[in-house]
Amino acid sequence: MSIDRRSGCPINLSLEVFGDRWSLIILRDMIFGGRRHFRELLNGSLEGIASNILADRLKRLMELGLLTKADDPSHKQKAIYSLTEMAITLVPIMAQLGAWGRVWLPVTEELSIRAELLEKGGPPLWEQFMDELRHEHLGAPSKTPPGTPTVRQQLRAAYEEVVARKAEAVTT
Amino acid sequence: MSIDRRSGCPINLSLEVFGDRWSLIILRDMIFGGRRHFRELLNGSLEGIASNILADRLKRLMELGLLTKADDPSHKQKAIYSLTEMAITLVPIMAQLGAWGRVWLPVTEELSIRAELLEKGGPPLWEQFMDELRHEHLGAPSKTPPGTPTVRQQLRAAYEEVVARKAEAVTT
DNA sequence: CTATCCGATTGCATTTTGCAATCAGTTGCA
DNA sequence: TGCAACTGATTGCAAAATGCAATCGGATAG
Repeated sequence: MSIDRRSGCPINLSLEVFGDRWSLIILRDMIFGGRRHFRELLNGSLEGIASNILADRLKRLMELGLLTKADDPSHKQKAIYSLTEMAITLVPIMAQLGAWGRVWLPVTEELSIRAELLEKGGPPLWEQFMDELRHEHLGAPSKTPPGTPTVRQQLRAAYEEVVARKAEAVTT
Repeated sequence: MSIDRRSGCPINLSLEVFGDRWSLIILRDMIFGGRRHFRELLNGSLEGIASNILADRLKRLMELGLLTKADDPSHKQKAIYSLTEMAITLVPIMAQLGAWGRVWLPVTEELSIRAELLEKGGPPLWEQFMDELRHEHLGAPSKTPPGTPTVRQQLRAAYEEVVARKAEAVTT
C-alpha cells in the first residue's frame, strides 16, 4: 500500500498519510498512552475503534513506514508495535493540534490538561519527549539526565491531579 | 451540523473537524492561495475536488465556525468566503504539517518551497502571516509596517524562483 | 480440561466519496 | 435582443470506506 499522490504538496501528502478518522488516534495512543499491543489499542481507546479498522490501519501505518511490528518475547501470540522516527517526529504536530483544539473545541478538562502541559513546555519539552520515545521504541540511548521525571510521567501526574481535584469537588 | 464528539480529547476533536481528505485542502487554498470563490477553489485546487464535495465542505466549515460567506458586491451571484479567527489560527498546524511532509514524503520542489520558507521563518513569520490574514478576511488593521513585503508575496516569489530555475535547467 | 486471552478476519448494513451531468439565474458581448 | 460563458451549487448513481457483531485458530493460565 502506498499513498495516492494526488499532488506533491507537503500538506496534501501529509493528509494522505493521516487524513482519516483513525490513524492519528492510534498514533496518539501509542505516543501519549504508551500502548504497544493490539488489545491495548482496541480496548484502551476512548473513541472505540473497531477491530477490523484497527487491523487495517496498523497494517497501513506499517506499510507507510510509521510503525514496525515485532514478536513479544513474553508471549508467542503477542505482537508489539513500535514507532519509527517518522512517527516520533509527529510530536510537534500533535502538540499544535492539541493546542488548537483546546482553544476552539469543547474539550474536557481531564483530557486537555496534557495538551496544556505540552503547549507550556514548548519545543524543548517536545524534544525531550521525542528523545524518550526514541529510547522506548528504537532502543536509542537516552540523553536526558537520570533522575529527571519523564514527560509521560509528567503528563500522567497532571492528569491524575485533575481527576483527583474533580473527585474532591464532588464530595465537598 | 456539529461534530460527533466521540471524546473530549483535543486531538480527537481537532480530527473530527478536519480529519478528512478535503477540509484542510480547502483551507490551505484559502490561506496560502488566497482563493475566496467557489470556482477558484473548484478549478484552482491541484487535487481536483468534486463540486458536490466542495459545496458540502464549505457548508460544513461554515457550520463549524471556520468560514463565513458574504455576497460579492461586484456580482450578484458571486459569494465570497472568509476565514474566521478559528481558521486563521490553523497556520501553525499547516506549517508543522508542511515541515513534516517535506521531510518524510515525496513532495515536489515547487510545492514544498513554501513549506520550507514557512519553516525557516518560524513562529514570528507565522504571526505576521496571521496578521495579514486578519487584515484580508476580518478587516482588522494591519500591524506590519508599510513597505514590508507580505508573506504571501514572499511565498509567491519563492515559488516563481524555483519554477524559473527549473525551466532554465531544462533549456541549458 | 477449560476458560480466557491473542491478533486478527468475515459478512453485512450503512455511510461517505467520486464522478458526470445538470440546474436556474447572471453577466458580458455582439 | 440573443446567446454563450460563467455563477454557486444539486442530482443520480456507482464505488469505496466505515461500523458493528460474530467468529477464527492458536496460546496461555489455573
